[in-house]
Amino acid sequence: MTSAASMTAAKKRTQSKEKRRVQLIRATIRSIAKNGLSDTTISTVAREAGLSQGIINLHFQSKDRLLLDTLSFVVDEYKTHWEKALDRAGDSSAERLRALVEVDFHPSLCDRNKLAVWFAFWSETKSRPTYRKLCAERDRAYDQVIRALFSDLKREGSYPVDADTAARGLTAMTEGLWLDMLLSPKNMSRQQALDISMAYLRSVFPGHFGDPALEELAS
Amino acid sequence: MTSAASMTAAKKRTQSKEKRRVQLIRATIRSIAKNGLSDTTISTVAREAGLSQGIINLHFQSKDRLLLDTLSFVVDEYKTHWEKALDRAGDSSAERLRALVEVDFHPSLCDRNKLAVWFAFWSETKSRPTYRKLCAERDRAYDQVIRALFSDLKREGSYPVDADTAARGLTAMTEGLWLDMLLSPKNMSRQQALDISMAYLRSVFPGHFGDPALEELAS
DNA sequence: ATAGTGAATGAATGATCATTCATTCATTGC
DNA sequence: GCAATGAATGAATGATCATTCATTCACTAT
Repeated sequence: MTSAASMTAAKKRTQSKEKRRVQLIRATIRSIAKNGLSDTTISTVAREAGLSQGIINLHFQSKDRLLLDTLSFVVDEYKTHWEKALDRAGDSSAERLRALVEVDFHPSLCDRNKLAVWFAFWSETKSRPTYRKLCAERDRAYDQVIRALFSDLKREGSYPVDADTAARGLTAMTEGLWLDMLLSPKNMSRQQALDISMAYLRSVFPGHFGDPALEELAS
Repeated sequence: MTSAASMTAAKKRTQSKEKRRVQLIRATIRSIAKNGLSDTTISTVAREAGLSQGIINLHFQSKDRLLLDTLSFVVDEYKTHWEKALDRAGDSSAERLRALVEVDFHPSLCDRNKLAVWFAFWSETKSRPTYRKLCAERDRAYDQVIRALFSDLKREGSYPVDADTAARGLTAMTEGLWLDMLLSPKNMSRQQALDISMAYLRSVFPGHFGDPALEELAS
């Protein structure tokens, strides 16, 4: 049986270029999580993917590009998720902010392997400007949205806080919670991280994230 | 070998040995910041120190041990600083908490090279249990102190927050601010980071970190 | 001065790595 | 079926790395 219809993608030895690329990128993510960026080699990635060494330089021109494309993959995935979350969210600023926080701790983004990748690349941004560029893109758009929401909420509730300061506090806290989940997942679950973040929003905007009675007053 | 004179000589030599070790550790910190952990080699460290390659294995038995001792150095330094800060601080919980936050953003702890080292090792804790062990020590003692202070403040001011949740929020925010300072020092200065942290404490404990009138009520 | 001692060197060694490429193998078009 | 295409392999290559050690150097005691 050699007809295309009879074959499932999984059993094909040769894959479409794009699928192979994604497969290899996922293998890279696992290798970075398992071995660290320092000990991630062409060999460990190929082994993780169940393929030969040569395949890396066939689909990516170099190890360097594999790593860059892996970072891009994670960055794009993150961006896609929170943009979709914003689309799904309601109109109120409080709902939108809550949606963003929830997506930060969503299992598909916030699993331990990907956290390891984020921090692996972040830790080398100082020495690798290319990494920094890719990461900066992530932050710029996201921060703008968060700040706008904080600014809206401050106006709505006449809170005596500096919106930008509080907004930067939230993004910092999120990053720190990610770190805690990476370092000791037993002491910091996604749910706990979410609770801590929401408690922060409650303390900054009690009228919006506090008890229902107060929220009605603010809306 | 046992005379007083040769003991003095021996002491001097040991001192010089210790100084070499510290010199090499500092060179390692610079190399990790400049080249990243992946590209930090015996050669880059020796060059950074202005010495020969062989000196690393003379004073440390292996590259691995050099890295471990470098992490230990940074961990110990951090611990020493905040313990001293606590000693110098006043008796009130608010003062003590402020002292801890200030030391987190003190120039000597919070310079960019050391931040690069922290995140370099943190990013590999998943694959290297030894790193994790060293880092965990740092967190355990520190978190306990922070939690106790949050618990005290909650009681003093009868705040409607969960002390542990708020405390973990602060440590997470601190770590996130460190990351922001590493990634884009132009967008996050030590002073800004400190301001953001204090704004957080103000929103959680307005009676203790807010305007003077409220603070008097709480004390 | 000089012998003795340990620190420091850097060339040599073997291990590991990224990359290449001739070959094998699977799939498609005819 | 069969030739053509290109995906996949893995041994070979050269570069880089950690580690070793015979040698040199600096210093101290006598």
